[in-house]
Amino acid sequence: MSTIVRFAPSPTGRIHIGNARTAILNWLMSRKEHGQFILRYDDTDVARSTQEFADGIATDIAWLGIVPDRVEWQSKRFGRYGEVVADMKAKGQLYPCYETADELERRRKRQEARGGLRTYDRAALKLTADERSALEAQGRKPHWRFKLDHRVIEWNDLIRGPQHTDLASQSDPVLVREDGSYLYTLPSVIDDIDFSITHVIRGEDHVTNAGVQVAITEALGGTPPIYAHHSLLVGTDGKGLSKRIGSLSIASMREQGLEPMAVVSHAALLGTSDNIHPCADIQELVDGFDLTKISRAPGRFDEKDLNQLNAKLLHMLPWDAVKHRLPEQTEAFWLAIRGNIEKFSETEFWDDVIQQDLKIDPAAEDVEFIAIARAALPPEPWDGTTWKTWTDALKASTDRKGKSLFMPLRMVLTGLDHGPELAALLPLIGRQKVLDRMGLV
RNA sequence: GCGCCCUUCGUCUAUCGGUUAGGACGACAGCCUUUCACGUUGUAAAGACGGGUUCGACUCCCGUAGGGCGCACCA
Repeated sequence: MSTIVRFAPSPTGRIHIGNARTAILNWLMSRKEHGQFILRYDDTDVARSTQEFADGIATDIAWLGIVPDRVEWQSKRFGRYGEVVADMKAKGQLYPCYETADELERRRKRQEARGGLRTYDRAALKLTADERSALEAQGRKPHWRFKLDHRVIEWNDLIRGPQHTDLASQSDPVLVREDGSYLYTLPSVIDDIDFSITHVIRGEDHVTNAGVQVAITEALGGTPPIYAHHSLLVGTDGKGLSKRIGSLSIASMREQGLEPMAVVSHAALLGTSDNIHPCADIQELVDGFDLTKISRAPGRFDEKDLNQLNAKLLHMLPWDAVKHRLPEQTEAFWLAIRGNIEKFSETEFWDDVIQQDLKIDPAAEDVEFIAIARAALPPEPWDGTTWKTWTDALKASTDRKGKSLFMPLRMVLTGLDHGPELAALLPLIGRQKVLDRMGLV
């Protein structure tokens, strides 16, 4: 049986680095096992789900290089869920409850105050047929709960090892709302069965759900998938990531000009026993992918680390990997400036430095020196040795050396006191521009 | 409150009872570059705390502290 995984966001917001990590882990798993990756929109909450968010999520994961083999929408499968619900009702697996959300809330508060369990007390199970029709006569509509067998569910989690949850400690999950709409749990289980999902890789906020989902899966005659629950990411303050989205969203990372492979590398390697390093090619991550390398402890996500990884990735990218993004440029340009950039967009800055019509007046004490240097400029053609030829000559003909020799040249040639090696920059600027920048003698 | 999980250099981690506790990122320093950066070489840097078990605990057990997650008619 081939591996089929799914990434199941609900389109009620954009994804951030934490969600993206889940998506990436699933993606790597599917590529490693030559299986399928299904993007499933969990949009059962029609009120909060929007097409815009769904499109945004598609854009985000596409930017990360994830290409779903299949896309599904739960909102298009309500008919199927209705069939299953009817069947479950017929089998007595579901029972109607008439408490309002407020009543349940108050009940929980009371239970909490007493320090006891907060689970649903199954009061509705004791309702007689007469009591039920009396409630319905008042206009009350039931919501439906799944009656949990009070047994212990055990499974082997690929990341956390042997797990068990005692269903007796859980409330019977509400599967169908009062208005007839479905809660996440049931559609998720039905889809996992219908789409033959083999592995469910998701955040550890779902571990308790797994026990209930196994129970429902079995009630529906299905085989539960293999689960792998990874720890969640926390911020530099050690607090959960979920609260603040902002700069942690994938959209903002794209806007900041980060390389998608830097984000993917960081998300895939953070919290694993592999060293965090930039991978230019997804295949390297696919080959090294192994769920057992993932730590159970929460991983700290630091934007600073991501930015550094981004710079490191850029520094190692060969010309072939970027030339399509720099159609007007040459390999010499890329090799000269790549070590000086942290974001790809900075290539424009260095291109300006090379191309601009610049005229920087040298400092008073350097005027004479610049004039001498201009006159000593070697003839073209220029190459990587021209800078040395030129400055060697100047060293011999003037009393300047070291910083006092090259800094006036750098300043007048680039207008900056820092930047790529002049040996590499000089041929890119070209003799005519160099003469122009050094002024007319 | 109850339940599950976690805790080794600043960060991500290796170690599966006996190690000079290893690596990577970062930091710092040297070299290179007649600058910065890149690159390169090197240095500093860790077992949360308290009890056990054991000839011997980072490693096993218990407790404490700290952190994450869960306990919805959210997903």
